[in-house]
Amino acid sequence: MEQKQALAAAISQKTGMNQSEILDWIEIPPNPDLGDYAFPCFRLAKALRKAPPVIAAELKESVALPAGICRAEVTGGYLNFFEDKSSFAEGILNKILSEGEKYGSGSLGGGRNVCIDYSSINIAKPFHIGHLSSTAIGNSLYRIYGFLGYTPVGINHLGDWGTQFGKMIVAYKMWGNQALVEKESVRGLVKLYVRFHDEAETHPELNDEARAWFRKIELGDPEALALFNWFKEITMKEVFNVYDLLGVKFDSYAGESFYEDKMAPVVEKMREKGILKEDQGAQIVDLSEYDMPPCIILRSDGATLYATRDVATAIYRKNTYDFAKSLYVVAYQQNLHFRQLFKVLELMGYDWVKDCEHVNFGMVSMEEGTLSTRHGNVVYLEDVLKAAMEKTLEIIKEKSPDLENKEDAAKAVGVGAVIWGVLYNSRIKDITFSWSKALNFDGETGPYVQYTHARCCSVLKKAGGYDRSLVDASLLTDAASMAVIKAMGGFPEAVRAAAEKNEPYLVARAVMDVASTTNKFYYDNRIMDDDPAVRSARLALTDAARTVIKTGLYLLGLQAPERM
RNA sequence: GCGCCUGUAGCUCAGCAGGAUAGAGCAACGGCCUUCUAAGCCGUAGGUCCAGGGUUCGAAUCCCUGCGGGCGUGCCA
Repeated sequence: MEQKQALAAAISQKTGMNQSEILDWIEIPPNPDLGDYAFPCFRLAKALRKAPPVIAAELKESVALPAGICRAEVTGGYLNFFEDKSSFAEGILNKILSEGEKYGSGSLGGGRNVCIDYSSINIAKPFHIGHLSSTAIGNSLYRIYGFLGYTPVGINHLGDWGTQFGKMIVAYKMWGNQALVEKESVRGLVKLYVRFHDEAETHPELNDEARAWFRKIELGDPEALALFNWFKEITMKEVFNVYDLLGVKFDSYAGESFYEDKMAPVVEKMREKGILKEDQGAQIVDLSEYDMPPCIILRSDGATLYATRDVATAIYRKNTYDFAKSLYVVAYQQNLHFRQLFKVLELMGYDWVKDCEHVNFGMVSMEEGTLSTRHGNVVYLEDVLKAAMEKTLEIIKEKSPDLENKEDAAKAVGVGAVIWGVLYNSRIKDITFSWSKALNFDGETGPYVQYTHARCCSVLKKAGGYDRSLVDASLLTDAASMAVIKAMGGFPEAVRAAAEKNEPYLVARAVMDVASTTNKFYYDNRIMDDDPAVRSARLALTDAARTVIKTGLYLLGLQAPERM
């Protein structure tokens, strides 16, 4: 990075062009044989009235090479610069070995809060694979922001309010019983929910009963409240098992019910601002001049809606956490909703709405079609994680029969495979869930990266340490070693970009780059070389790779077992 | 209908603030374990970058049009 700056300065001096513009032009050649940095001369051709190769040749003669750049070469219209390999390798290696697992971290955040709304499960509904994206992306962002010096606030905005709880009570009272629900837990509740919808098809009066029961919850009727809280308890207990498996934590579980008494003042404020108006009996904020349908704040029967609650939630979060950023990790299905929400906040005069962002992601479906609780077309996340762990355990038994605590490793790797699957691609891509893909551990997968880490650990352990003062980076200038060094050198920038774009996959790709180059290095070079100097240098590189991979896995929410 | 997103190898995807022969993985085929974990490494094969225009010295990348797919489109969340 600094070298790029220095190069830009040197070129700018000779061409008289703006230095930051030159910096923009400098690129990394597609092939390391061509050089480490390239300056394309095409754009200068018009102004200088010369052919690009001629310009490149002239620059080659006149530009003073900054420290660390050992030579320049003309290839076509490009002037390519070559880095001094050993000083480059030494720089990266020293930085990683001295910073350890802090390598790539920063103080960008200055301790400021970042609210991250993710996972946000519904009570009495299955915790299924459709919730994995939000959970995994949010958790990763939580760690990435923390790593960059922010104080992340993880919020699980529980779906714990609404007429569906009236339906649950009706269904429970008609067809359920305590023993059954305790035995079958959420799945038992879901069965009741599905049955309710089936029966309501032919007996619509059930819906009236459901509304009446929900009304009782609102009014604090003891029986209704007791059942409601019980459903919530059962769900949370089961959901915590999954969060434990995933290694996911939250700082707040303030959900829909929490905001029930916080909406009235917000509606009042909208009225004061004069942005609320009646339309077809409902209270709306007209957004037609922003090319959006109106945002409905109060239904014609006076009830609040999703949007009402989200406005109140956003304001509450600002007042409570004074966030520097407030992220909503929610599927792109709700794009319009968030555009409306942010616009309403803006119209209310909250300038901090600029710090709110909808971190959207693609839909999860199954090969058979859309996920649907009501039609029983669901795959429970817990089942996927368990299957992954079981398969992993089988592989470990086969490949590492001596390994102690096989279950721990199986958990780390099995769960890691599932999480990796949703974090390796950009958020916006839709995902069609398939068991064979979820349970594939070959190639660009979490287990591959974890495996690389375990191999590094294993070699370092066998070596029993190395003397850092003996490390001579000039022994690491072969192509395979340099590829690892370069990959590791790019890691910090990838972390920053991931935060800036709220895209964990950028970290995943960077870690994969380190892992795959490390595997190649491992194959090409015998680390435990007879020559002590060579051995130390390679052990240092292995140590650095191990460190960066571990950090990368952590930032994605994966464990880095030392053996597997 | 309108709006947003998306279309790159058989499949899943990188690459898209324009640049040098379009990259990975999976699947297929062929090699490599008496050397540090073969969940690995190497090789072969596989592409009109949806189509057509335009801008540019240069377009997978930017603009326009069309086509395919997804999502959304006022009282669910």
